[in-house]
Amino acid sequence: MTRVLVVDDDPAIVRALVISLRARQYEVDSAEDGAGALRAAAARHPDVVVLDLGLPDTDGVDVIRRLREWSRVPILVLSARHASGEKVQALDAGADDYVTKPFGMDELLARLRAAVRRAEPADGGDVVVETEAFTVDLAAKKVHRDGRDVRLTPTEWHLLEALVRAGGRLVGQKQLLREVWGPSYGTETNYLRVYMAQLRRKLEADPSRPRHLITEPGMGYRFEK
Amino acid sequence: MTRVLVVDDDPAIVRALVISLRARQYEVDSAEDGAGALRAAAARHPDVVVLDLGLPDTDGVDVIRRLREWSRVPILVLSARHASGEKVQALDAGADDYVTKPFGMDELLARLRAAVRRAEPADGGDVVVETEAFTVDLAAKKVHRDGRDVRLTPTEWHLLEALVRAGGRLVGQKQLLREVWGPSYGTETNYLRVYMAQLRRKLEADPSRPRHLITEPGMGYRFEK
DNA sequence: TCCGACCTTGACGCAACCCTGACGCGCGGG
DNA sequence: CCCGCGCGTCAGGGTTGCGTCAAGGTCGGA
Repeated sequence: MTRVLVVDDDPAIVRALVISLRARQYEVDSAEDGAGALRAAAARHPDVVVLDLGLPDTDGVDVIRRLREWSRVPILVLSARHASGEKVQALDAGADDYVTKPFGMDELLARLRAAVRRAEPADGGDVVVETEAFTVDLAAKKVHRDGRDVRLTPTEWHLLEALVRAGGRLVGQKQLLREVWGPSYGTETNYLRVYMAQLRRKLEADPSRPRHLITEPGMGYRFEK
Repeated sequence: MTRVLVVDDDPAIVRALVISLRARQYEVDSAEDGAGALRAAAARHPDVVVLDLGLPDTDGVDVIRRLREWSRVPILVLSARHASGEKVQALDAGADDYVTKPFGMDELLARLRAAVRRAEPADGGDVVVETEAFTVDLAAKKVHRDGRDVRLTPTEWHLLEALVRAGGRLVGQKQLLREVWGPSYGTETNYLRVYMAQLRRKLEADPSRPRHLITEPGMGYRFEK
């Protein structure tokens, strides 16, 4: 199910959006200021964010920038300002779309579908990645090994997904931690050690000699076919 | 360079767009009807398409569908219709964004940047530098030699990266030290000697006769292809 | 209420890495 | 001829980072 985060300080708008979205089988969280938005994004990992620019505590563009430091989630901006300067700022900060109030609900939903659709097969490439030892299906969120499904916990899956999506590139530990646990966990490197060990135990033929989930000491981790 | 395909039957709009885009270093093709658009898209493989919905020969939404049969190129729709039904149709057919005429050029360019940015692979293109002896992939943080990966320690990598990024130019020792070890290490030149030796041992065919990691006595070091 | 799955946290041993000092060599100048 | 300087080489020791294990805590479902 697609998870949406709605951020707006006007309760009426939040309510309207929440109702419309839930009716269409979206899972919806909401926040009413910038701090809450960042917290919710980190905790819930939404598939798309609908963000009002006029928040009480933070400049909306700042929220976009902070989000973009660790996440590529699509951001759909909602704003009362029609001025093109505002739009340009928001889009260049990392927003994906910009809708001015008052907006038609039909149009908003269509733009939301477009944003989600784009993001799904995230790398324009394979949704299924195979190694000699196991197979990862990013779309179905499944891992196969020796013809059977491997059960992964949510955290294990997030970690594996972040590594596989990087496509062989090295991923720094700080970046991994932020992607999986959220922006405030940039230093808890022992989480990584524990969960990498777990993944290797479940996926590698010889967990003590990993061939696909590689450690680069002092730098980060890498997924290798 | 980013390639844009502009599709509109109004020559004035095409001209205005082409001029604005060329001035910003985009490579621009254009078409004036649906058939031409599909032909141009197939022949030139643009990175983004700007598509007017009101074409003489085809329904614009149909063009979107036909394009989507084989391409995931971002499509930015331009239209005089404000009706939300039109927008929904176009977006659901596979368009990425919808701008109504008259539009501000600033805004259009910002939306175009957003569309292109999204389509880029996760971490910017791989920057690979090759020599006869070894290969450095700056994005993946990987070094290849004789068909195998070379393991570098974090300090070794930083040093190599600083040299390679300089692109053949000489890098002073003080600058190198500051880049790799931090601003307060401007004088510990023996670090450089030790780690340069390590790098040469791992990368050069004949470490005592370096051909790519060159010392310029009294001045600094240089990376040479 | 109890149970199980999952996440967090701390401790420990080991390997690898970074720093450091010492030495040798070639070169140019005193 | 000797000396000083800059660079390359080597080896040892302190420190860091990683893998591993196990125990406590939280949450949801039976």
